[in-house]
Amino acid sequence: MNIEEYAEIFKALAHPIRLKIVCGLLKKESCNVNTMSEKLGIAQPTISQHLNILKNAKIITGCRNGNQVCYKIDNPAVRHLFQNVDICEFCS
Amino acid sequence: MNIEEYAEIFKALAHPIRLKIVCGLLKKESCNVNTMSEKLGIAQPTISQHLNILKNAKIITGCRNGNQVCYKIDNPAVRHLFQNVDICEFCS
DNA sequence: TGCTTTTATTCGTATATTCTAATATTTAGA
DNA sequence: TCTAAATATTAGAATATACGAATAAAAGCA
Repeated sequence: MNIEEYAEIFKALAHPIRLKIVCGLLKKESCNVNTMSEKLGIAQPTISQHLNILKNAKIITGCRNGNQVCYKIDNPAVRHLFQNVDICEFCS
Repeated sequence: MNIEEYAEIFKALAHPIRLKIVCGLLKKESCNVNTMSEKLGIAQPTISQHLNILKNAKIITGCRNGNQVCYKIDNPAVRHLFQNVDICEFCS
């Protein structure tokens, strides 16, 4: 991990919707698109677009489960980064 | 600190130059503009612009010392965030 | 096959960011 | 006051990002 790669990660995290997705996944371990869309009250295509950004930043990975796709955090550096952050207070 | 405020912090950190500045300040405690400019090999106005972004994000503060202005990290959340990150490896 | 659900992609437009170059401001000292 | 050093600000062009609407693709099931 060099500094440019870290900057890319921060860029991916630099949006309230994406931060909510990441915080949710840090807490819940995995989630499908529709559930995120409903829980966050944000249109599904918008969620998919943000998921794609997080995927390109190598923060999350998704795996298809029949009809739906489950996403999870798949990045040790990101877990490490949030290790000492109070996620409960964080996700309001 | 709510999620929007955290997103603002990540946005400010989402640039290699600003990340280098922040990492440097985490290690050195404080630094003036010209020194940063020389050490990073980046034009002074560019450094000032990025310092301004970090200042607006309430990550750093500067205090004038005669001719020059010394900047330092002035944000507990940011220190906390980088607490477990290996800064030495980080700043290469 | 047709229909439904779930997810992904595309297209425009609006907005924001970044970079370079030029210039302004502030302070110290001769 | 004049000059130099350090820092800040501005403007404009290029690029990137965000958002909503429409649509496409993938999978399950009757």
